[in-house]
Amino acid sequence: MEILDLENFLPYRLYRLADAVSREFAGIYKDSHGLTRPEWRTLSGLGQHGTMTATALGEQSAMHKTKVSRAVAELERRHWLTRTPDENDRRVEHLTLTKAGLAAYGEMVPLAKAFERGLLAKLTAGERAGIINGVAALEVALYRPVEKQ
Amino acid sequence: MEILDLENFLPYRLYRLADAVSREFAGIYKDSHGLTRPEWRTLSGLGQHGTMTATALGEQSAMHKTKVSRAVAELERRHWLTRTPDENDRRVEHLTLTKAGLAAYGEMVPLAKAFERGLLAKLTAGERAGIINGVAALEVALYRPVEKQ
DNA sequence: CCAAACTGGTTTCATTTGTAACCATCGAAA
DNA sequence: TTTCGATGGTTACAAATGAAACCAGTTTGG
Repeated sequence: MEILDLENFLPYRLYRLADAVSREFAGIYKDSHGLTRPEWRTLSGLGQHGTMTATALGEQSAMHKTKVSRAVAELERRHWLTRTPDENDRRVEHLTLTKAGLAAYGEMVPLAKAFERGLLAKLTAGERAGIINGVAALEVALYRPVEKQ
Repeated sequence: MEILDLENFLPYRLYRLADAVSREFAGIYKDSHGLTRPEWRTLSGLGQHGTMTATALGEQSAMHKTKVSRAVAELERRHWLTRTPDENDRRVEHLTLTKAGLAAYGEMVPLAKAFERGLLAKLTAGERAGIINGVAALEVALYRPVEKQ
């Protein structure tokens, strides 16, 4: 019987690595501010782009709309963002960070960057380049071939 | 204010990629047999190693013991594995796939391998090498530096 | 011996997630 | 216009998850 070596199976390795990295990184938004990952991504998206709709947020940060919806609701509850109705389309709301939201964002960004730097610093230049464009290539590969349903 | 480019932030990219790959791959165990990821990993671990304890399974496949426990319970319910009490330590059980479990495993392995091959086939040799040892290097990096409490 | 600390594994409970249904609004076509 | 399909966003419900408590059974140290 043919067997599969899980330890060297790419989907598994990738997931395990991403999970481990993500768990480590979560310290920055979870332990210090009690944010979930969707909340962090929402904050991050708005911090980066200024104002976005929920749909745009979902696309930018690869989250399902229910995750976005819930994350936005929680950040609003904290008064970290506000909603402004669109003038032409009453279904749409534009989301913007408040001062408090921006402050939290501004505080976390340097930590996030330091985290990434710390990680990459342990690799050789070749390994860094390898993983960075390996990831990019795989993403392209994944979305080129099997167009989903 | 300093901003973070989420799209190029390694933890995010890595997670998004792993998630996408994992979702695609799930078709092989979920859509066809209704397995969850922990159940698939359990099946895979036992298929590969023959007989293991729950603890060993958890280590091998990076799962929390509750996940293992539940996955084992479900596979047992399907009669895909059996438990044999350890002779010396009555806390321990040795898990083994039944004929039915092995059959399912044997059916999925070629599909899993084909999936991985298909993915890697879309990369150049350099990209393949890059990502493979980039992942390995990152894992080492992650577990070397910040020894968790 | 016996208590205390530890280990393998399960269960409970709260939180997070995914799916699908839903509501409102909008745009296009009849 | 009216109707019908798409779209922005929320909600309800079921399933998956994580943390911590738990129940054996085992080891260690006094």
